[in-house]
Amino acid sequence: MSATKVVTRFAPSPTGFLHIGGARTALFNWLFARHHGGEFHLRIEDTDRARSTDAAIAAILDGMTWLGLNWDGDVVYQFARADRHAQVAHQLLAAGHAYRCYATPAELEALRDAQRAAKQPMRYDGRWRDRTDWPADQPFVIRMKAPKDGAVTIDDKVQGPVTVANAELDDMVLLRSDGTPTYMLAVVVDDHDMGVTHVIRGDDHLNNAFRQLALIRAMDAIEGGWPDPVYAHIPLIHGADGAKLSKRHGALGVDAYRDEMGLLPEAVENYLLRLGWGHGDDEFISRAQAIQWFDLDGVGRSPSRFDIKKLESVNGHYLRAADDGRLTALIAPGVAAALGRELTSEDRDLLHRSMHELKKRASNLNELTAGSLFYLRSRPIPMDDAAAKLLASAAPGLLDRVRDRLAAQNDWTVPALEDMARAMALDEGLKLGQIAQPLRAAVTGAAQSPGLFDVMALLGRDEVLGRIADAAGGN
RNA sequence: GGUCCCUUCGUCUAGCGGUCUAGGACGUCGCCCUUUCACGGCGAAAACACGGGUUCGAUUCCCGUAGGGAUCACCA
Repeated sequence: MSATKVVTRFAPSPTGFLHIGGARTALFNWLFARHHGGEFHLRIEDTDRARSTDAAIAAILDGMTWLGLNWDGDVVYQFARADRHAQVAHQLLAAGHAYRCYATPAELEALRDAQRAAKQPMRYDGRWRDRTDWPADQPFVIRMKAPKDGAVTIDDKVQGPVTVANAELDDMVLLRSDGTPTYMLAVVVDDHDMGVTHVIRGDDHLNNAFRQLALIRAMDAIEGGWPDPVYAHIPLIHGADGAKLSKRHGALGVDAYRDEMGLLPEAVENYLLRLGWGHGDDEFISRAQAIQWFDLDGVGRSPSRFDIKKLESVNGHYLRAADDGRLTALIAPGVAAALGRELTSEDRDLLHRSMHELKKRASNLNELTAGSLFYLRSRPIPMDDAAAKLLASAAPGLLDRVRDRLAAQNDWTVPALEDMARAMALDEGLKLGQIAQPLRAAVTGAAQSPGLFDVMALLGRDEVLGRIADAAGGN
């Protein structure tokens, strides 16, 4: 085997956002190329002019960038290569590997109806395959003259050897009657011209591979230099119910994972990597490790289901591991929006310093944002129902006595504050919780929060005393 | 319907003939830690779809059955 450079590609059609399945296909291609020190290209398959949109292209590029799946060279736009595709179609025609077909769409539909009624496989019957009595001035398509006998075996790197009889394949359209190329032609020509050595794509393309291979071999027979690519068809991702992934369960654009669900790109990447691929018992795999370990033989053959719970869990792991400054920057806009004001540098500083404790209590950026608000709210801070109950059931005058002690507190550090609370509990014959919980309610406005003394230390004496006074007064 | 593919705990998976009383993770449940909630720690329940072979021996190999999926356009 010659040491040719590995070239992979991700080739989405811009008819929608970059969904989770596409992102995984892109990731596998990227990883495979990086693992082998090869190239990874991005090609936009926009030959369907009616359904392709610029917004979709932007969303795909944006999603790829967010996930850090950088591509080599320029993005290839398939539509711009239509002339080249047509050129190949005519080469095939001239060499006798393709032919003109004058069958009309209505005619073909009638054929299919008849086949359906007779419970026959619905295939083009090759009615123009050997005719040369071409009508003048009539539109025609160029069809592949595919081999009728024998069988083709693809040694798929994921699925293993797969064989299909040529009799099962009909003569596909290469060039439409308007002269534009079909997908089958375009992929094959583009993959060849881009030097793609490994075609890693969704399982749904496995059947196509046989037709595409016939085309490749025909071109190789004509001019040489068209080697069979290595194929690897990866199983699709299904929804939690086992059915095809729909918008209901996860077939969202990656932008939704970022913007609406508040996920981190490395978490999405790790989750996707482990969906259909494994490396022993390893769960959390860094990008560097993934590049080192990833290979096609680790890819499973069965479809996997999308599990949002596990994704959230993985995200929580990466959230806890993430740098506090980075998380602060990520949630700052959301925090400002929720607060209805710009954040001062003091706000950001407080947010940053609270992050260490905050991130242990969130599994996504939305929760992180929501959990951080109480630090920055202006007095009097809102009180939720559980907090109000805690205050109502506190010992009479407790808050005032806490305030007196805190006002006299010289050492405003976490251990000192805790010692103060413990001493007070001892003096009052109360459990620590009987003091801490009402105090938590007063200081945070909630029954749950990061460690109370951490919060108090961060908030500072004036703010804490003020909040306690607010709560005591309103009680 | 034809063709092709798939089948280990609810889910993602480890396992590539004996190491399996089938391992890990998420989820679930219990306990611990503890000022709350988390985090963390410990533990529990939970799977080789079914039936035949091959073999001294099958979760691992082969064949059926069942179930699931993909695909059959002048869409990609």
